[in-house]
Amino acid sequence: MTLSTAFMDTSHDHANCMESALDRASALCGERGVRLTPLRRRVLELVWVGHKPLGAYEILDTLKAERRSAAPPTVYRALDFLLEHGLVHRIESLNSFVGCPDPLKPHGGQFLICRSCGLTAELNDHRIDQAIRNSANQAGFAVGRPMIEIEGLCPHCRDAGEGSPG
Amino acid sequence: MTLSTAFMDTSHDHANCMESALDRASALCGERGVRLTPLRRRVLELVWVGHKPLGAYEILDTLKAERRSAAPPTVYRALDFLLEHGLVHRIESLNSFVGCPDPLKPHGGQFLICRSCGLTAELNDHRIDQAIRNSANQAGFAVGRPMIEIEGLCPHCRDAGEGSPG
DNA sequence: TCTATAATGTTATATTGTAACATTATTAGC
DNA sequence: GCTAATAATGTTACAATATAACATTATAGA
Repeated sequence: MTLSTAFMDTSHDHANCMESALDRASALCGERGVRLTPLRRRVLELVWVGHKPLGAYEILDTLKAERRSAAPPTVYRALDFLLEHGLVHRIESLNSFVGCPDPLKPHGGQFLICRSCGLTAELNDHRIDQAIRNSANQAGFAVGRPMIEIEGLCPHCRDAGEGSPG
Repeated sequence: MTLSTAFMDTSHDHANCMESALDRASALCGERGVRLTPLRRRVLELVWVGHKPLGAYEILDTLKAERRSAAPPTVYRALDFLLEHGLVHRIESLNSFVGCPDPLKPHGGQFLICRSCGLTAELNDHRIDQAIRNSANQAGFAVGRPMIEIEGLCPHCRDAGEGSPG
């Protein structure tokens, strides 16, 4: 299991994690001929400040301190761009946004979301995807974008006894 | 595959489907010693008018024509009660609510949502659940409530050629 | 440089959801 | 039936999330 797809331990080098995410984003935009403008880059950076999904208005609050012109459309347009290029995911159950560690191939999200600390990890487990496709096919349903958000407790909070899982 | 868990064909007797859902709700509330008041029953009924998730304010618009006192809290409180007892599910990706065909045992939702017609079917496939638990366990994550919302095309819209699935 | 397009600025508003407190209805004990 | 406690609903106001519409500025290509 790679660093980017599981819950990190205390040795996680987040500065490096974030920088490499920004580098990947920059490279991806270059290849696609689209512009990772300073504003878009900054929003992506803010999303990557933690592995916890961030709300649009939380991003906005930070941006406002840096650009007096920042307003809701500022943030939502940047997020739209980042979503369109797979650089961030939207966590529907939290109305929040989180950086995607693997933006190259489009994928619906599979997220483990800690209800205690908010830490979120992205899975990309083919077996889950396959189970979903099998079941959907049986119902005659053509699968587009599967969205999986699993609320629960991350290893740290589970061990700290932060309540029962269900 | 039972009537309640898959996409219905044209022979689907919806009047009966809805009535039996209300009967099950009534029985469940009786057993639990909680009150399915006229208001709550009416909201549940409205949710069951179709197999398409309904927004709180859509419900409110209908209610307003019947009770001049209807306001957002009227609807949200009724929905909270229905959610608490598993009688409806919330579709996070649509900010909408849909009736649960099987409220007796608590379960996270597995939904197939047609992006063309809005029709939604609930799955409860143990294999999907198992795949998720396996993957989450590997990450040391204690699964609480898995939420699965699969956007795509229902059999009818797929056959009518309502666009590519992904 | 000029022009077309893309990106951002700006104002206003739509949509979804809650807080807080008042009133009414129901239940349980007497 | 009366009364107190609780549950449910009414009511007003507002918070949180998201978008529409149009103006301005920046960038890229001819």
